[in-house]
Amino acid sequence: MVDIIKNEDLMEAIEQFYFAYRSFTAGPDRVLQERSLGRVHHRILYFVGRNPHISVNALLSVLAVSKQALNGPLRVLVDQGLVNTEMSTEDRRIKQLTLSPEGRKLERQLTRIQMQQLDAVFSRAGRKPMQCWLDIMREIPRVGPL
Amino acid sequence: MVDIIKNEDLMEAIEQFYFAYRSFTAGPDRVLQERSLGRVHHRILYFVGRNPHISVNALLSVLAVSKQALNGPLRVLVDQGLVNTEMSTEDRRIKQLTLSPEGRKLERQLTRIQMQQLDAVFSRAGRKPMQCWLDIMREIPRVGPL
DNA sequence: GGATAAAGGTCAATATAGTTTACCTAACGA
DNA sequence: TCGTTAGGTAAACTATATTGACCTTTATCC
Repeated sequence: MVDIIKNEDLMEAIEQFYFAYRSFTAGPDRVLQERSLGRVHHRILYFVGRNPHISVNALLSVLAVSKQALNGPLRVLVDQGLVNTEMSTEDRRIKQLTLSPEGRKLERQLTRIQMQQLDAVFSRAGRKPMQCWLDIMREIPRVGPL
Repeated sequence: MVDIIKNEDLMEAIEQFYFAYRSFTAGPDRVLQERSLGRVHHRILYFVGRNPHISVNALLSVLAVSKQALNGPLRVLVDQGLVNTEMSTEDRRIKQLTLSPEGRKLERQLTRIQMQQLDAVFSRAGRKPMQCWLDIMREIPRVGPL
């Protein structure tokens, strides 16, 4: 059985992964900078948007940051009225996070940039290559750390 | 003409891109931490390894950081004997960077972690999906910023 | 009921990583 | 010689993240 994957392919993959991710985050970063927000704010908006009523602890786990690193940015978003909090009815220790309409608006603005970028590439490549890409991306954390 | 790419696909792509990249960088980060080095050192080692005799300015461009942000980490690597410098013979202002044997060793150690991770996924997926993945990654910076 | 644990919040100290601004030398080239 | 380029440094600043310690409120377990 021969190796179907060449070292040169793997080297190029490493490089393109770096360049692609850098480009992928650059768009939202620019919008965020105008509001003096950073990537953590973006991630909060994204994951709260995708998981309404998520608890602070759950958010902590998915973002893999310390409580203190989350708390500052989260408070900013709550203070600016982009994220709403409500007590859980079953367990009143738990704070449930949701996006406000304005928070949803910003989240969509940021997400749209990345969606457009990916859509431009996926549309040209076709549906099947997109599926391959997505399958591979899903597997990467499963064979590595985190 | 219908949209072949669904919004839900794009949303998942955004998310998997984030998780995959985080996992992808976590392995080398751990090794680097033991030596008190960071990602900039890694990028320097990687690009100098791939482009021997690269100039400081060229490295600056490819990494897209300020001269000051590069200078510290680069000096550390030179002081530790991981990167060698030599004057260009045609233009003695230009400093050419290459990896020392020990620098090459560390670069290979770091790169191997990421190569193994990608190889595990690519081998299972097959050569054609890998090509799709790589083609898409190559295109992402071409339709976006940077 | 009382101990313990869990969810969340906050402060302080620290580390790192990056920025901009500014100024320096050495070498090239017209 | 003069302007430009390659490279090096320093200061002040910003941000992002860490760990450790300590606090309240609420739930749960015995």
